[in-house]
Amino acid sequence: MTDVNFKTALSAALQDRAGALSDPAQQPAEDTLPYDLIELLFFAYKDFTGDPDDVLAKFEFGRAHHRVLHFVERNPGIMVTDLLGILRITKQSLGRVLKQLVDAGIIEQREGMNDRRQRLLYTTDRGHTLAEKLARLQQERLERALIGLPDGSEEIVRRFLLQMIDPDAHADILKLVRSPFHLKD
Amino acid sequence: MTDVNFKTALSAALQDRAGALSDPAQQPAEDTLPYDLIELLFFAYKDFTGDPDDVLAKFEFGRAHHRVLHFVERNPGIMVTDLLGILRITKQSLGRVLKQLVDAGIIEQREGMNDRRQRLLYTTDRGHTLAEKLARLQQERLERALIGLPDGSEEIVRRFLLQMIDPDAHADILKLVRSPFHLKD
DNA sequence: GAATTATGTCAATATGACTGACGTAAATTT
DNA sequence: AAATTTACGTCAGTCATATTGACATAATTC
Repeated sequence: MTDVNFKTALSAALQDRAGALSDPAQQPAEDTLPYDLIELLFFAYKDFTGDPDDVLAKFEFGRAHHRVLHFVERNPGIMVTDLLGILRITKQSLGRVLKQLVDAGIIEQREGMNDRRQRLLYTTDRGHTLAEKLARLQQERLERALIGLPDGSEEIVRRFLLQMIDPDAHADILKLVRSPFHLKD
Repeated sequence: MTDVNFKTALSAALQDRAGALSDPAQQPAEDTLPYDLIELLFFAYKDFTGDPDDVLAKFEFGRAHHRVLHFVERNPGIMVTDLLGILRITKQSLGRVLKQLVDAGIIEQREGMNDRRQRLLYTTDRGHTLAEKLARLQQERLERALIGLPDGSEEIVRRFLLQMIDPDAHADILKLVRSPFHLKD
């Protein structure tokens, strides 16, 4: 770990500041908006991406590689252009990451049958194995997060997440995620 | 926008690939794990952080500035060390961002009353206004995401997000977020 | 034949993170 | 009073991931 240990340093600090925090003059001016969901989402997403990050670090890959691998695994034969559209990054950014994945034998490129300009992307066996491992880590965290919640909670979370996304992107994303559940708009 | 327009390019591409996708040979090997929550969370978080990013860009600030501003706004008088513990970044990373925020008159530092080594952090009036604006954007998105969901959904989402976080960080984070709702472990 | 599309590549730049070392002042412990 | 710890800052170098803009090539489509 670094020079600061989150769990100990923060809890100690908050203990120390317990007096200050209960002093109204030290409180935030107003709590009109519930801030807690913002912060919970921040910390939840950090841990959610943290699991794969640890595995990827062993391969000297980063989060950018994970995103590419994930969407290629999920959309075998996807074109480079489509991947750019999904990830909304530039060709240059994708190019570097993709080259490293191809060089490492994680992703392979095949010429399009109908259109020979295309470099259709597929995971190799190794890539498939890695992608599954990473997805499983994240899915297990999601499953743990749903434990103890009432029946129907998974569906509520699913609809909540969809509605967090800009509405005009819903149609595209619903096609992309191909949810096995009924996610009507 | 860049050279690729997400909404048009992706939908067109998926249209083109409709045939390929309905061909079983082109499908991912197996869909044992539901991947959809993983992807929905990815896209949801991107849009969630996108709103503040747009505002911050006008100030030539980035997401790192937002995180610092947010937690200072929420914890007036916080010490640098505590902020490092929350954000889990190094002093160097925080130092640069914090200096820019102080120079821009968004955050001010005051010497600790009891401990003169401390540089306690507060938002200025400008900083407070900016922090509220950014929080409001995110809160409005959260509220839109909860529209139409059954009663109790907000509480389910809250518990879901908490349970997404590593359990051994729950205690610290619960103190930090100070949820107005009952978030028992 | 011209225009468009799919892809790749070059050069330059920015942000946000890192490690590791060192320094200073203030507070705390012995 | 001296030693240690804490809070904070800073220097120097590095890395990963992204950006913009221009240009090149081959293949397809109009």
